[in-house]
Order: sequence, then C-alpha cells, then structure tokens
Amino acid sequence: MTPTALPGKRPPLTRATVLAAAVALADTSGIETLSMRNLARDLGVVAMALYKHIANKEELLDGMVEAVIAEFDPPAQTGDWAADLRERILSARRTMLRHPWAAQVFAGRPAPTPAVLAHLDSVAAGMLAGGLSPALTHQGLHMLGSLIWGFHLEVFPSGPPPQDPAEREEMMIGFAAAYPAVLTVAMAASHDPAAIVGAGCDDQAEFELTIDLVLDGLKRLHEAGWPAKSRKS
Amino acid sequence: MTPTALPGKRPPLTRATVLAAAVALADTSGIETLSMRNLARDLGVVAMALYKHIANKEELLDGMVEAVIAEFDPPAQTGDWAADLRERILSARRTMLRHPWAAQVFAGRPAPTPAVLAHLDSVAAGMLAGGLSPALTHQGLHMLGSLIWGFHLEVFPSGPPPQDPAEREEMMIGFAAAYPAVLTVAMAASHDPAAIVGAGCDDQAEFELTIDLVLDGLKRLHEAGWPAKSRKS
DNA sequence: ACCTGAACACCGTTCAAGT
DNA sequence: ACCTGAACACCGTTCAAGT
Repeated sequence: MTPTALPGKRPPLTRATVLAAAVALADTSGIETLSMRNLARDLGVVAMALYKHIANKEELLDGMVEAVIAEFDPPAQTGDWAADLRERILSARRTMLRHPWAAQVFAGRPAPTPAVLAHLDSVAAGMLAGGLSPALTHQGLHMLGSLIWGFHLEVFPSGPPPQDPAEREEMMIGFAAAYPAVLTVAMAASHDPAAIVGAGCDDQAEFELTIDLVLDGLKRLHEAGWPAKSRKS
Repeated sequence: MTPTALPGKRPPLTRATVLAAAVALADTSGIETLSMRNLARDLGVVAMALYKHIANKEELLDGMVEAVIAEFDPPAQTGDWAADLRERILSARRTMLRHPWAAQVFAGRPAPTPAVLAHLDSVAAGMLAGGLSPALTHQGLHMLGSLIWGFHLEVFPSGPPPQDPAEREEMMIGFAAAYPAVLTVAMAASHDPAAIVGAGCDDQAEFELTIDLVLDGLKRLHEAGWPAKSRKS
C-alpha cells in the first residue's frame, strides 16, 4: 500500500514523455493520426491531462520539431568547413528520413523554434569560421535550406514586429546574444542593422543565384559527359 | 417568374467554381481556415452540397494543387534548354508566392496529381531534347524539384503497388503513354524497367551529388571573392 | 439534377471538480 | 500537484429527404 509504488500506477507525465510519445505516434501511424485524444490514449491518460504539460497542439508540434533537431549528430570540427557542413547535412537527412512527417510539420510552423535558430546559428558560425563572407554564408544558408529542409525558412517570426521601438530594440539584443552568427549573416543581407527584425532579404536575387548555380552545375556535368565519365567537373 | 432567371438565384456550382473558391479562401484567410463548411458558406451553400462536385477534402486539396499548376506560364522554347528551364522555374516560383499555402499542401499530398506528372514530364522532355542524358535529367529533376516545389517529390504513388503482375503491367503502359519522358528518366535511374513502379531510385547518391554540387559552387564563389568581384565563376 | 437537414464520429480546448 | 468529466464550438462525412 505504499502510495508511490502501487502496481499499475503510471509514472507522472512530463513534457519530455509527452513529446516522445507524440513523435512515436507520428512515426508509427502518420501525422494525420496525431490528435490530442489519440496521444493521450497512448499515454494511458485523458486528453485534458496533456494541457498541464504543453499549452496546446501548436506547442506540441513545435516541441516535436525541437525533438527532431535534438537527434542531429553533434557537428564535427575538422577545420574544413565544407567537409564538416557536408556531414551535418547528411546527419540531418538521416534524421529526417526516420521521421517522414517532419518536413511537412516544419513547413507548417509559422516561426522557427529556438532549436531551429540554434542549429542555423551553429551552421552559420561554421561557415564564417571557415572564412566565408557573411553575405556568402547568407546565400549558402538559403541554398542549403531549400535543398535540405525542403522548404524556405523564415528566420524571423512572421507577423508584424513589435510597434514599440524600445521593445524591438530589446528583442534584437536578446536575439544577438542567443544567435550571433545568424544576426551577422542577416545584417550582411539587409545592409541595415536597424531594420533587421521583420525586414527579410532579397529573396528573388538569392533564388536566382541558387538556380543559376544548379543550372551551371548541370551544364558542367553535361559537358563532362556525366555519368559516363567523372562526377567532378 | 421565368424559373431560370430569378433574381438572387445562384448559378449552379461546378467543380471549377468550388476549386476557385477554395484557392481564394486559402489565399485570403490561410489554409487552416479552409474547411468544407467555410468553403460552402463562401459559395452561399451548405457543406454537403460540395460533395456532389468533389468526392472529399483530399480530392479538394488535389484539385487546388492542379489549379496552382495551371497558373504556371506556358514554357518558352528558344532552343536553349537551360534558359527555358530557368524561365519555367521562375514562373513556378512567382505562382507559388501568390499562394503561400501551396508548398505546405504539396508536401502533404501522398501522390502526385496528373498535372504534377504532366508538368514534370514536360520539364524532363525539355532537358532530354536539350541533349542531357536520361540519368542527368533524372538527377537534375531531383535537384530542381526541391527548389521549385520546396519539397522532395515522389513520382510514383506511395503505398504498395498492385500485387497482380498483369495489373502492374497495365499501370505501366498507361503511365508510359501519358508521361513518356518521366518514364525514360525513371528507367535511367533504376536500370530495371520491370521494377519501376514503386521502385524508387538511389536517393542517397542523388542527394549527395546535389549537396556536392552546391558545396562546390559555394567554394567556387568563395575563391572568386563573392560578392566583391563577379557572380559567375 | 442539384441541394438540404439531421445525425454520427470525430476534433481542440475551457472550466470546475476531484484526489 | 496532477488528473478527470462534462461541455462547447468546431470538424469531415453519410444518408434519407426535399425541390
């Protein structure tokens, strides 16, 4: 009759167990089966119990995104930025393949979660440390983002930025402390540090550079007789 | 009292008007607002009336995908495959930007619609006509697919292919008639014509070639001092 | 032929109540 | 502190009925 060890008594829910069960449910039964009620049933609990651990379903989805990113391998640091980046991309891809719902969920989130920004910051920092200019790092992030994630990431939350300039300033300062490389790279793109929050960048020019890079690469492979001869131009 | 011209009488619904209203609703209020009931209200009708024109919501979403693709500009044919392809990609992008929900919906569809396959077939045909090998065209479609659609397309419907070999054969023949360039390209990838339906291709090798192309391009730009000097290597 | 009303089995979420 | 029951405002969809 010890109250903490009754047989059949579940351990109390935590945010982590809820997220893990959500990921497992989406992996097993598909993202369309993930409802608060189904998730609760898997946890042996009633749907309303979940709301003590996650605010709502949106936050659940954001938490699942964070859980996926946490599975990425820690980055190697060999001193070769391109080789290191290549490994990170392949690791991210392996993780995404384990969670087929992830690309769709990522695409549906209105704003990047802290883990997304932290990952982006770490990738950007690696490229900057390798000597790439902030502008080229920015361009590279856009190119790789479309190719890897399969969607176009908005770094800054969508929706209008705070009206109050003081509040905007504070937001910037917090952002700069947490994601310095992302900020460096964002500033390189807009050339106007004060207007960064919510400013965005020249997507059209970036997109055109990306397709020109891919089309040039295809032309080069074609002229080299790929796949008959060699893979490298 | 002429029964066909009573004032205030709606014209009868058609599949096309339903789809147009669905696209307009998603454009204006966001895809999360698109419910059968809201859509019906916009059309001055009750939800159940829609089911005479579209089988269910899944088919509605597929129809919206088709409507978006129908907005792509007709392809130019200048004789330069790369320039023509560039224009098609830019046109597709302009269309996708007009419908911010489209990438997310495309990513959520389990199988490509006929219009998606027809577009893909036309793009593949242009590359083949430009002299690219089927294998390189295949690789190029994978690279560009992420850029255009914003996600990784599965050409063949997911789910198990038909068990009956005769039925599989028939499916192949229909596919070959409708999408010959796609079939050419798919065969180049798998090297096993009989195993094509549901076979897939070597995604890993394709993915690695894509990231190597992008990383090589970034290195080249870096060594050329981009953006200080020139854009082209 | 085309649309409707009532009904069913689901959703996410709130609130007051239980232990 | 943590969970539950009942309830609310929604979903997609079926079926028999209306005009």
